[in-house]
Amino acid sequence: MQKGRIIFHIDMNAFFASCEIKRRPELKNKAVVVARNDEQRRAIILSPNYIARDKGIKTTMSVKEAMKIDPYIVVVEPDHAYYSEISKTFMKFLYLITDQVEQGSIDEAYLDVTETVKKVENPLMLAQYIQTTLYEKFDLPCSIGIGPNKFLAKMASNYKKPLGITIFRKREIEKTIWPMDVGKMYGVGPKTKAKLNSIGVKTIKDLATYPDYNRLKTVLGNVSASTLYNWAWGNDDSKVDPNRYEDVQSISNSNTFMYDVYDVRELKQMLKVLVNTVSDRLEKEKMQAYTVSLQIKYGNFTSISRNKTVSIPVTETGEIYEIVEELFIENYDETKAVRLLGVGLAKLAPRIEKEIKQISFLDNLEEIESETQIDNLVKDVEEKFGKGIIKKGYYRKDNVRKD
DNA sequence: TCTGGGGTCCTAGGACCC
DNA sequence: TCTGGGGTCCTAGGACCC
Repeated sequence: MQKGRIIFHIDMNAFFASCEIKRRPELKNKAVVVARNDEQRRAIILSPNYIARDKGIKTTMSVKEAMKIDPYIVVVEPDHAYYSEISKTFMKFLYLITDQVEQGSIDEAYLDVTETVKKVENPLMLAQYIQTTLYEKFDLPCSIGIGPNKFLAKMASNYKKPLGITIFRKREIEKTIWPMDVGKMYGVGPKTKAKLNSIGVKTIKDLATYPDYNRLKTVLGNVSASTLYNWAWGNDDSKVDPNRYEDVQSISNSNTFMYDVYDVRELKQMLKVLVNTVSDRLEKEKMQAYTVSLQIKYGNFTSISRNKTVSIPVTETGEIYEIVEELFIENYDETKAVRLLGVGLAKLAPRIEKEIKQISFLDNLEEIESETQIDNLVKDVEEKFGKGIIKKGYYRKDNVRKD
């Protein structure tokens, strides 16, 4: 009864650069790169257009390096808010094709068009229509991969860029993906490629036909071994999930300094800025967070991350900063220069707007601001009235979780 | 490869409970 | 007092993707 699915993977080509050219058509025939243009040359290229790519300029290359290849490249500052708007617009267009759209990132989406293609002559025509419309009406070039599942569709969209349309059928994997270097496989990065190479796996076929699955499990871990092995056979059951992208799991913000920094005041100043950013995002998302994290990357590129999970979720800038500062003081090594600071929020839950007052004798205590103060109060009350009187995570001045 | 910033998911070890 | 095993949560770090 279960018939095969038809999945499209739509992948914008050089998305940021294409967005810039969309609003400045005079750049169309020039080599354009989107990069933060800081003097300290710590900036890297986020998106080169195809003219720049043809010259050998790549994503993550430093601007300085790119300038060596072509001193006349046009460097455009990134404008994420604008890209985000464009993204929303073309996602809306894709929703006209089917409501089974899973956004993968700002510039890509999976479409389950199994039902939609019944209304057209064939999937290829539908893909051509989408590609042409995005190019002609939105000025956005894209590649489209067609397959029986997300993995093969993804591999197919990657096969020909820009403006490709590629079909990877399951019965043709021996001809299509098996000859590929295993490093070309989605989910296999440099580390995993090295591990696989070390046990003699060079191509995707080598992975699919590897004689000792237990060996794969010890080398890759249970989950990765199973996922990658199945993918190598062109199998992927995962559904196109329209909500996946909306369900944000974490919020973070980090910044690399122009120069490495020793000055604690400057570091704390930066922490305040970062906390402000994540706290605004948290507010916008109408969420609260149970875990707050701090990342410190030192000048020598060693990096630590520390986090704290609280029983009462945080919402306010002040509370977040307090935890961040505590983590910072406990873990900062002042003998080392700091290259980057980052702040993150995780274990998010929807905010509960309504205040529920539970414990009357705490009502008149207006000055409660910090988690520590509350913890101390809880201790106080427990000493007086015995343990168990206050349910953990129950009470909060401005925000009460009910569980 | 003197190497950004925003994310996701997985793993291993420890604490704690039953 | 010593003992085992399973489950869950937390933490730190790693790998990957765009």
